[in-house]
Amino acid sequence: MPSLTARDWTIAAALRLAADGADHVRVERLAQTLGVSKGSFYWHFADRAALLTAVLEMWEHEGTERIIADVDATDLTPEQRLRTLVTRTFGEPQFDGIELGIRAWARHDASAREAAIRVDARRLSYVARLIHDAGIDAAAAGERAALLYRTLMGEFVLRAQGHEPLDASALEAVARHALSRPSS
Amino acid sequence: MPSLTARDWTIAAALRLAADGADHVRVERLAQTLGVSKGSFYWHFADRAALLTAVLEMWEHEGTERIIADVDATDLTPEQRLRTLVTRTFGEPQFDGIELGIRAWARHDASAREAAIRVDARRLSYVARLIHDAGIDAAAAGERAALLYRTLMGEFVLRAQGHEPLDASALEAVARHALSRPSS
DNA sequence: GCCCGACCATACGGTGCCGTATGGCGACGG
DNA sequence: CCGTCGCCATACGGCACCGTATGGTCGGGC
Repeated sequence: MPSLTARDWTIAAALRLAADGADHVRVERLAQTLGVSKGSFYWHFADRAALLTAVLEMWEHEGTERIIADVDATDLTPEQRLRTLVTRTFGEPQFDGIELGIRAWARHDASAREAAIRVDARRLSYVARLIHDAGIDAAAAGERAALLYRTLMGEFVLRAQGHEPLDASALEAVARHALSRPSS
Repeated sequence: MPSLTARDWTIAAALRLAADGADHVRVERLAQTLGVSKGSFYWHFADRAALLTAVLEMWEHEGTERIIADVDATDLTPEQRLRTLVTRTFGEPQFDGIELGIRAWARHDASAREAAIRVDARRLSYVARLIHDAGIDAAAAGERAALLYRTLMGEFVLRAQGHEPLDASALEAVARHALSRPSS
């Protein structure tokens, strides 16, 4: 029976947040699912807020950077990188829950909101840069990135509701539109 | 001092749901903001679940149908109707909260999820029909509607987080893409 | 063999909320 | 003038959770 670490608690809390929202992350219930008592929790964390802060930091520092690093590590063209990014982000439904949970939480928590805004800025600037590197001027690239990112967020929302994921044809349309030259 | 009605309670609950989520819709707090006591609430409603059900029904039967009826009442072309719909739905930030609150709630409540799915189907089929009436074949119209709707949902998410709304240029791009002929 | 510190169990007080029980009170028909 | 009915206040029991206080266990250094 190995001892629990703060990270174990953080992961369990993140799963709970992803499934039911931040309000449903309860110390006593987590302890129950982890097979220990509250005494364990309050040894690893000062209070419940510290746990949620740890979840927030884990989310902010992993995931996004992982995917960006993966895509950057390849030697693809900007166009191919964007397509890889689209298929990966739209295609991995494992992150829907945590994204939506954090954003719902961010609506009435300042620190969560600030973290979400930082993450959004990081992702948006990365995508805009990919599009710009593919030959689109900066203003149009920013607009395309904004629309693409909103479509991704909407896909998260609908998929979490039980809708079918967007199919390959739709993803191709998304990528093509992001990379097309301004038409007006 | 006029007496409260069940609708007064429902509206107050909807505002609270829009601001902080379904979990934060509490009987005693609503009573406090309405200036009455719990006794009033339990005269109008059987319990807290009945109040949330009333909020759900209000959301499902108003709003969506209002906007559709408004757009249908005009004698515009399908293209113009779609543009009107886009500017109205993207341009009225008053509905962000209730949409996101219900969808967050729907993640762990079956009745909310079912209502959201019904609303989504209604909206998606309406938009797809508009696009189809504008001369796009049915398959492409369905795909465009799905993408447009996801973009709207993403806009709700980001706007609720404090991002700037999409500007007129971006909305024009959204509408133009929804109405453009398939390019492949 | 002891001791100390990491890790956890148990027990407790306090709080915010739900739902119920019961009583008050004003309007209004008879 | 009186009953009744719509609308609400007050008071209570119960639950789920938070955070704390305190004690227990177990392995590793000396």
